[in-house]
Amino acid sequence: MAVTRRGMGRDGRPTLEQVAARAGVGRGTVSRVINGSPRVSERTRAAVQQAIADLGYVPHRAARALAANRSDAIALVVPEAETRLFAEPYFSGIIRGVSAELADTDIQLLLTLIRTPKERQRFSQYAASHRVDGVLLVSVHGDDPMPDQLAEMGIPVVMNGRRSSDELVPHVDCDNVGGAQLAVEHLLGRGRSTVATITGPSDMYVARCRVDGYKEALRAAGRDPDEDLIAKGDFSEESGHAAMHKLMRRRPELDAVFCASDLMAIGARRALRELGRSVPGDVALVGFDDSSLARHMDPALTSVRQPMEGMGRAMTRALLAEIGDSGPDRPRLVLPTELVRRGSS
Amino acid sequence: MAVTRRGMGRDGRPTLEQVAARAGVGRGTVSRVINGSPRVSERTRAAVQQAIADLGYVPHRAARALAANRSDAIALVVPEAETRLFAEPYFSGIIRGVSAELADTDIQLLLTLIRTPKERQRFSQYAASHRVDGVLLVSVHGDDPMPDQLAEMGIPVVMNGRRSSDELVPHVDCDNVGGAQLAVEHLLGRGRSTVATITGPSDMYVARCRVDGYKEALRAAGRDPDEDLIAKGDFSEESGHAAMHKLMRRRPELDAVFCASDLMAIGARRALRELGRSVPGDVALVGFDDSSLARHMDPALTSVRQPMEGMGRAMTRALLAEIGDSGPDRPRLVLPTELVRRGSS
DNA sequence: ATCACAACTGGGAGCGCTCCCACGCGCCCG
DNA sequence: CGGGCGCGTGGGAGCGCTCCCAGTTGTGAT
Repeated sequence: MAVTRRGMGRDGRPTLEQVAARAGVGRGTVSRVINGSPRVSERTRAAVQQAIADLGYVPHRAARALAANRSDAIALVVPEAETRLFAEPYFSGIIRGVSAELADTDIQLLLTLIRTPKERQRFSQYAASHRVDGVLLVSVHGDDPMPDQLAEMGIPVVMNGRRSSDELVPHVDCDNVGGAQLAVEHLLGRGRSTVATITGPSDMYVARCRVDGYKEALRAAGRDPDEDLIAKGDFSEESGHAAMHKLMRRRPELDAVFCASDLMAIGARRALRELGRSVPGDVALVGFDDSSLARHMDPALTSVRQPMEGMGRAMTRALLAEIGDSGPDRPRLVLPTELVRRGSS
Repeated sequence: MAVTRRGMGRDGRPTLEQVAARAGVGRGTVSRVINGSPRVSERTRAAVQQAIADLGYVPHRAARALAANRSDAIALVVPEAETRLFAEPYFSGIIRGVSAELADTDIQLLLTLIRTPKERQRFSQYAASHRVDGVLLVSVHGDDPMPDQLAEMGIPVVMNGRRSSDELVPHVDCDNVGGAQLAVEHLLGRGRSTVATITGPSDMYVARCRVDGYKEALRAAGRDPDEDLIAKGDFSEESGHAAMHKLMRRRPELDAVFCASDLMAIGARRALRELGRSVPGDVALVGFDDSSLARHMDPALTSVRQPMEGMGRAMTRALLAEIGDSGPDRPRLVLPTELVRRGSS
């Protein structure tokens, strides 16, 4: 049996011990240098850093995690349905933001797709045993208890979006009300007189916000929202299609529709085509999400853009802050949305 | 200072020790049960499992990783550009497949986006120190040395796609040649006589395969590939647009185009519209990827579908196998592609 | 010159687990 | 009826790190 080099780790990689030996210092000192403790003289620090460089030392995560009782990893939890429905730009945008923010922290990103209640359960347990330092939650429904569970267990959590207006769990959201207002104001500004809306599922706060923004904008323009002009969808293309048909039956004179998702706008567009209505000639259309689909529609769809990457970044920053201080401040950020004008309106 | 309950972990969660005490056995035995060793009597196993359930014991990952010198985590490495260009269905499809395959293994998925050469470098080092059990590589370019580096270091790797026809690193690919053939045969079968193609960048093997399939199908139909009918793109919409214009200048009589990506097909479509050519009337169009964009084009785009989720699953299975036996068999899978016929052809 | 105190530093203890050696027991063979 | 064998089992050692306490040095005040 070969004798491993003194101080070498099992896998032949240098350990703290070895770095210490090479730098002519003790283990503790090397640890201090690595963790950026100020209580190390400049001389020593330099020597240690040199030794680290010479040896190509990389700290062993697991050992660190065990000793320090932290994992240097955060989980991004995504309901699987999300990766289908909002695949782009939602999902990848968030990931990009999170990943960018993590880039120089050497914290790892764990991706967890949740398919079933069982997996959900399993994840809670997992998180509960401090196997991650914090959790990023995406697309949480109004009745989801997980955020509270985690928060109660003392696990840092940041959600994307809120479940209600008085959301207690720290979160980063975008200004859905404002985005909807922007859309409707724009429609009104282009001289449209009868603006309808196709909404998302009413059990989702985000959907309710967009309706609120719609109504708000109408009121601000001195018009009363008309329930006949509000049709319910579920963010899917099919629901947009059905809702559009319903709207045209109820109010054939409408000349503009604000759809709470691009996908629904696509469905609506199809319905309009079936009815022989032109876009934007007869009916102007505005969507929400600014997905790549919007850009490629014919005519291209005016849409409200959410700063997905920015939200990912903000969530991550908030989570890291929470992990760091464990202070009592629960960040609640609302990022602005933006209207991207294209041919459909 | 409060006395922690005997055997309890720092964070108040039960440890192996505690489970052992409750089951009236030794630590080793509990470990054996958890790791499914056969050398435990049925009686003992039951008792231990009972104790685990009672206590709600969850093994501590870091401790495990440290002691066993494995991490129970695999990394999925994605060049960031990928999340933009092929956001959907490529990226999310792979993730879904990987995640599904990992669901009942309690192996974690680490997502690593690589933006810069520096980050690339950093990841190599990271992987080198056995901080992950294996690596899944996505969208590797022809000149990328990382796969070989990792493989040489003895780190299990599986790539999606190949860098060349004699790729040595284990990989899972889809049948790009076959897919292209399918597309061209289909076009020919619909009576098109002059079939052009818009290719991807020639430094990518996947792009070359698609050209090969194109040529192959033509030859099989008794026609000689004509270089004037082959225009180079880079998978982007803009390049498709430019290439289409070039093709029409060179060969105004062409009546079908096979595009090596949906994005390029969209660009081509736009060019055709600018030139007053109808689709599929004047020119039939086929894309590659079957992205959601294809479904929503007008007319909807016929496209070659790659089994993204299946590839994700296959890659994961291959990687787990490699990690498990570390046998010398280097899996090389090629999954079939499928033509999805829509209005554009 | 002496003492107090701060600034650094070394290294023991221990995180929760796996690995493996050694031990006890029952059984079969000679 | 004794020795051997193998199955189950207990528990020591140790993974590579952080934490922290005790030491060692250097500095300024007395």
